Amino acid sequence: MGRAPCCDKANVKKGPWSPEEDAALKAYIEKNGTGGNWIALPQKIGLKRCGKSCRLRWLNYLRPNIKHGGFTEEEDNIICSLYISIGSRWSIIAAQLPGRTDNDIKNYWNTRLKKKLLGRRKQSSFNSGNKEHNNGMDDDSSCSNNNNSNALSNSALERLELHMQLQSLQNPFSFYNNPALWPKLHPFQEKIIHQNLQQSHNNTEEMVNQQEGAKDTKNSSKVDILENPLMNNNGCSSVVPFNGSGNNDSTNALLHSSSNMIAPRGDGVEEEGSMGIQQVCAMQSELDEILNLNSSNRRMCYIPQDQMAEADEFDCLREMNNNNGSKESNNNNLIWWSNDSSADTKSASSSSWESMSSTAPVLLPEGMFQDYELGYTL
DNA sequence: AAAGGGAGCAACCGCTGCCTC
DNA sequence: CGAGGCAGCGGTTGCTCCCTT
Repeated sequence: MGRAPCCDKANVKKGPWSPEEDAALKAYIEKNGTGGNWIALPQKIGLKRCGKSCRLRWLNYLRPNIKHGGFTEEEDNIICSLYISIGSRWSIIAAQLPGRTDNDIKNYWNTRLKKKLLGRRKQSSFNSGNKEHNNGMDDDSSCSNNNNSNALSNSALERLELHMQLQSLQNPFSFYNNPALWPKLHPFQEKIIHQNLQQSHNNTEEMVNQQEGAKDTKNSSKVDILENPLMNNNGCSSVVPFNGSGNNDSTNALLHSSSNMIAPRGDGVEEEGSMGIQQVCAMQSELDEILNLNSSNRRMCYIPQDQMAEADEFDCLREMNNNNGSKESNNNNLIWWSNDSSADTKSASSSSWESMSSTAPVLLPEGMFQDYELGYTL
């Protein structure tokens, strides 16, 4: 037995909204507000519409300061990065893009960005040919090496999506949410984590209020702070591709990103379908290339401004900033570090973390992720 | 000029979780 | 504590427009 319908389906109009309906709805809400009850709203206005339809129309079209179309390169990058980081949580992504609606972003992703990624990825893999890793899982034995590469490349996004789905399924007792299960960290990492956990707790209310329709206050304080990598402590958006780690802090997420990819689940079950370092690395390179975030192979992360100074306390990060970031880090705290071709071909474990560590070995205590790597089946 | 197909977008559907009684 | 109602969310559908053949 299904639930009762929210409105009398027989007596409500469906389909596109007329200008008159728009005007009526807009005028009423601007004058009286929604009254906290969308279901009752159409009756008050005299519209033959479902309350949900009114709500959707208002939120997605009539609301002030709504932007339609004309997505900028920066917005593209943010959407892509966030999608990679947190998956299809459109409302959260939309919250980071003022004036954009979740529906708009969802449509934009489905119709443009995804194709852009796939299209360019295909082209990229075609051009790069043998640069692609071969996972040896191509069923079609008649395929050439190039086809093998393409097969891998074409599945990269799906694997990425699968990975994100798996991450989204992480339960509260999983590895990602159990600091006790995390590998021992460098003092800097621990410092950042502790600071942000503390500040996240302190700033819960403030951050929750920044979320549009801060209805889910309890839920946000319990879950979103932990899950949403965007909700860092200075309130600015921070983007960490490939983290999806459930950490509240971008730097932390970055620092853990590699271990998250390779770690077994906290419940002792090997994460079925999770990606190997090679795959993750290949995908990350691909996506960086696809997104055209910068020339050639580079990787990015956003680090909140208030942590930049602290990062500078450490020679390795200072060196990164000086050598790579200083030229181009003027863009939203973007830090770039080199990931030259030699790194790509150098070893089977050239994850982003390890790529970074090749520049800054002090951040990678020997054997830090060794156990996880060993336990991981490529 | 007309038909077919694809892209883009608006709107709908149904599920989930929170709140209230 | 449980049931019902609601808002919010993400997936899906269907309409319209435009391009190609």
